[in-house]
Amino acid sequence: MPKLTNQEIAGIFARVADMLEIKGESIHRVLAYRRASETIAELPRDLSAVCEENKLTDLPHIGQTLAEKIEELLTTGELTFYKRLAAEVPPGVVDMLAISGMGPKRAALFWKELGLTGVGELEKAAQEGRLRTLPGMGAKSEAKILEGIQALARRTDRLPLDRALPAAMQILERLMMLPETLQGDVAGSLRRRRDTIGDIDILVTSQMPAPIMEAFNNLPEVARLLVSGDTKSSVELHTGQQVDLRILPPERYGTLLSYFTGSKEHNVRLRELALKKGLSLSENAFTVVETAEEILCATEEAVYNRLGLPWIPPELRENRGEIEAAQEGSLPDLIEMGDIRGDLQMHTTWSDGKASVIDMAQAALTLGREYILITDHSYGLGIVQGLKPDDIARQRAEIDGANEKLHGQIIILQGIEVEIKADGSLDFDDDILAQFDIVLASMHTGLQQPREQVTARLIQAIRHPRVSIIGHPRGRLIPDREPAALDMDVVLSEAAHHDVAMEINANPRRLDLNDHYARRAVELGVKLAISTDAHSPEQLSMMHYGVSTARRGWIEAKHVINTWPRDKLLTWAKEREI
DNA sequence: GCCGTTTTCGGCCCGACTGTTTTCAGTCG
Repeated sequence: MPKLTNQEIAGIFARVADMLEIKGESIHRVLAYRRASETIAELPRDLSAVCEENKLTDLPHIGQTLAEKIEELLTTGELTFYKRLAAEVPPGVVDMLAISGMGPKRAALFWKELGLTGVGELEKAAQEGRLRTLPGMGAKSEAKILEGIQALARRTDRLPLDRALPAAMQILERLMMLPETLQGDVAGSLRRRRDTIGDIDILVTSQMPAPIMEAFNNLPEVARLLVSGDTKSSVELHTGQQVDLRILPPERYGTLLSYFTGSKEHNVRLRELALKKGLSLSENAFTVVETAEEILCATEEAVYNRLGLPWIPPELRENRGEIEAAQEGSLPDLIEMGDIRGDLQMHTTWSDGKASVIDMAQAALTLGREYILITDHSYGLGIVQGLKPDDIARQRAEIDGANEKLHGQIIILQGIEVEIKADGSLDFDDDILAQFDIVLASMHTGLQQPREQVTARLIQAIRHPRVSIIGHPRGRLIPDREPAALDMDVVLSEAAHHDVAMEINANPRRLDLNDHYARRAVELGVKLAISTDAHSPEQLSMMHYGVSTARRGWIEAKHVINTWPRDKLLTWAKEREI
């Protein structure tokens, strides 16, 4: 029997939390399960490995009770406690929680008073006007729930960064043009640069919020108004995306920005710190608990300083140790765009790229790169026209010519994205690979292989003496394709041992490694490369997505090989060949 | 159910908005 994955166990705990909440259990017990679920979902290692080491209770929000439940799940694949709850609370009632406007209280009410046990039955009851007969319910609430059910049917999943960011910036820019607007930012998970975005949060300061609210609610992108008050408005765009706007006067901007940048877990920690200093923290201000006197913060620095902390970069605000690091003065010196000297994966017309070598080089030059590595596909990847062995010398000649034309303003290196075949062997022989300056190896097919097989396959590539970098190691695509079932701790340990760099692919549909595994990689001593994998000159500017992902993984410039000068990079690639 | 510079018990974040209320409960972020 295959062991349950972290995601499956996290899902079970999240569902337990929902069921307990519907039952009316203590909210703190509910939150305990929910927090444990988040811990497990975010864990960059296999829970079974942690379990074998007997270290489950070392994990945040996992105590003795939950550790035993995890052990039961890992050994038997089932959880008695879960089965007992599921027999009590019908699964369809839990599903009702996904409906906007529905919470545990209402789900329990409809279930117990009307006997409704699923979203379908709920919809029918709402259409028949039966919900409004219940205490605390009315025609409007009923209509809202009906609307929520319809919204659920057309719900859009979380947006990839490259769709959310331009959409948010366009709205922000319109609001910034209004004379009443003083400052503005995109906040929320977008400011933290998570790999996918749920709702878009936009913050603005003004002394006259009403005209800004009005303009926002009437933007052409807006399909319907969800909520509108004095300081807050929520709308749904035609794309189905929800956008929230908050407006406060500028003297309160620090607390507002900090609050709505989140994450929720980071905010909880900040509030706890505030309470220890006798302060209550909200989006509006600090409030002295004893006197009710307000302390306003116009900047985020002021908020953090009031708590005795240095400012914490938004990408770190996930409650993954950043508060403790800030207290100790040991926050990482995060990598920045300015640290990036080169780009180590891109494609040209020699394979499936849209532009020539020199066009890519010139575009990279305008972005300030000092060197680039051209990494066309090897021909074995059937779906694209790849580089054949007898193309290599001709491509080298073209690269030499382009280097000459560019007079050393930027240096073009010849690399290859060699295919890791299903059996773990490479598409090119050693003597062919020896012709390239740096070899990048990637998997594009057979990503659904069983865990043991795909892990062994990637390890075989890592052990290959000519391979310096592994491209997009897990092979995920946002939002369509799940990553390969790799045992990443084994893979990363092997990469550390053989000094092979792992890529953070900066394409916003990949971001692979992601933040968790990038951090784990560096913990294990693995070097990283951040590359755009550009297939056109425009895509070379996607580098910032990769840098943001690295920052979320606590990565510093010293961990990333394309922050090095070219000579150091080439020496490393040469020396690590056996 | 977790957690601890309030440490083995007693806490556990806070405010806006909406609808159904006449002072508040539920949901959301």
